[in-house]
Amino acid sequence: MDVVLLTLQEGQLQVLLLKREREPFAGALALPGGYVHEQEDQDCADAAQRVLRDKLGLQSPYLEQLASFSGPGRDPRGWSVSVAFFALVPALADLPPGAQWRPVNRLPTLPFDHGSIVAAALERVRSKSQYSSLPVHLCPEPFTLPQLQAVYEALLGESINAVSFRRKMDELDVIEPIPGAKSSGGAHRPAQLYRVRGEFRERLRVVGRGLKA
Amino acid sequence: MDVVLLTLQEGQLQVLLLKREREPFAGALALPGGYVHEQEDQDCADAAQRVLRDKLGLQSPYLEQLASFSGPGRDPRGWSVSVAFFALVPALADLPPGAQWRPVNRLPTLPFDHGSIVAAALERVRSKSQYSSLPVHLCPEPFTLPQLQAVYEALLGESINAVSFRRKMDELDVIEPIPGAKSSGGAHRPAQLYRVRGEFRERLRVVGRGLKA
DNA sequence: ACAATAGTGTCTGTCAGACAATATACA
DNA sequence: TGTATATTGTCTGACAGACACTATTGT
Repeated sequence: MDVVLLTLQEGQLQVLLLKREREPFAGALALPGGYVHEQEDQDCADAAQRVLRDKLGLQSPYLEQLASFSGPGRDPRGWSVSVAFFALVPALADLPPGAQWRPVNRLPTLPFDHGSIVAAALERVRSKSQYSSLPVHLCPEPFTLPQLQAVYEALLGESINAVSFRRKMDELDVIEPIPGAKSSGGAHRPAQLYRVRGEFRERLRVVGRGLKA
Repeated sequence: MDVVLLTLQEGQLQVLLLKREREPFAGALALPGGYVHEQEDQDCADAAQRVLRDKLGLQSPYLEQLASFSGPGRDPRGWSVSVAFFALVPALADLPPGAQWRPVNRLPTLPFDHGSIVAAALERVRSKSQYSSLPVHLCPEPFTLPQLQAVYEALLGESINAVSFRRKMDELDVIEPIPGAKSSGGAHRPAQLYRVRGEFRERLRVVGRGLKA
């Protein structure tokens, strides 16, 4: 079981890597992962949350199964299967020792088939960003619509029409304005602050027609 | 490892069930499945193809990983994980003894969590039918455009505008007309016969904007 | 010629994107 | 009041769906 934990920092999508303590590949940076504990875990998703909690001290409201990776070559110890998940979190304050964020477009060569797993996660996340509310899970609350739009743009790698973006967010109906709360600071009109509606903290909503074709 | 093998018969989506020979649930109808053979199988998809070949004597050009299912309750023998796949084939001539097609909307209660696995497969197939070439794998070649449209309509459960359908197939560019080949038989204009273009036998193509929103 | 289905041309409503106008903060 | 960004209003082009027309077979 492996987890691709993603966040957005400095306008860049970043993946969390952990220095491995045991062989094989001790000392190398790799995805957080572990084995299922049959006594504790109700399923593999449970195991993924447990790994995030134990190794990083965090819970991820949004966790989605990515795919399973299997074969004789992925682990030097022999034939293996791993169920991979991905999780999205807002930028974190501090990380435990041995953990670090790495921008996804400048990753070191990863052990096992973790490179392929990250690639699959990126493809899934970018694809779903086109037609779902998935990116809201990367945005620290409360957030403004322009901030959220910047998150979408970072993921999609292209600029989005602001009018279309507002219409789409309205249609998705996943975020709600916080009554009376406005951003402040700049020498300009403040923006309405929003939060994710409770029922979509752990789920997402899709629309038929996405932001881009 | 379990496989949801789907076909279209009598305008109905059907799933292949196999009478189990061993415990648990010996005698019950269940999805074809089996364990990975580490010597033979390069990965779980390989194992799925091997099961289809050994138990049903067929190869499925299109096979897609669905998801993994895990937990303590899915198998009476204890905690287990299964990587599920789904495959699409045109209607088959004959089945080995113990195997039968069952319409997906009138399934018996299935052992293990095979009911959930089938449900997940149906959701995936129906969803992808909206915006991809996936349904062509259910159509026996050669086929006419009206025949293919009927397959899409059976999957989506609603009628499709014929003009839009032609435009969409043209855009997908996954099928090609067979030069000089026309359907025959009816007392009406014959239809152009098509086949799947070689490079899309095992893959599919998606479009941004689907057939329905 | 008629019946029946295949395939095409064209119009129209809908919706994403462009552009412009308005709103509201701080300096 | 000026500047900068937020937010809204309106127009326009592209495209899915509707409809009507043409094409081609067997009877």
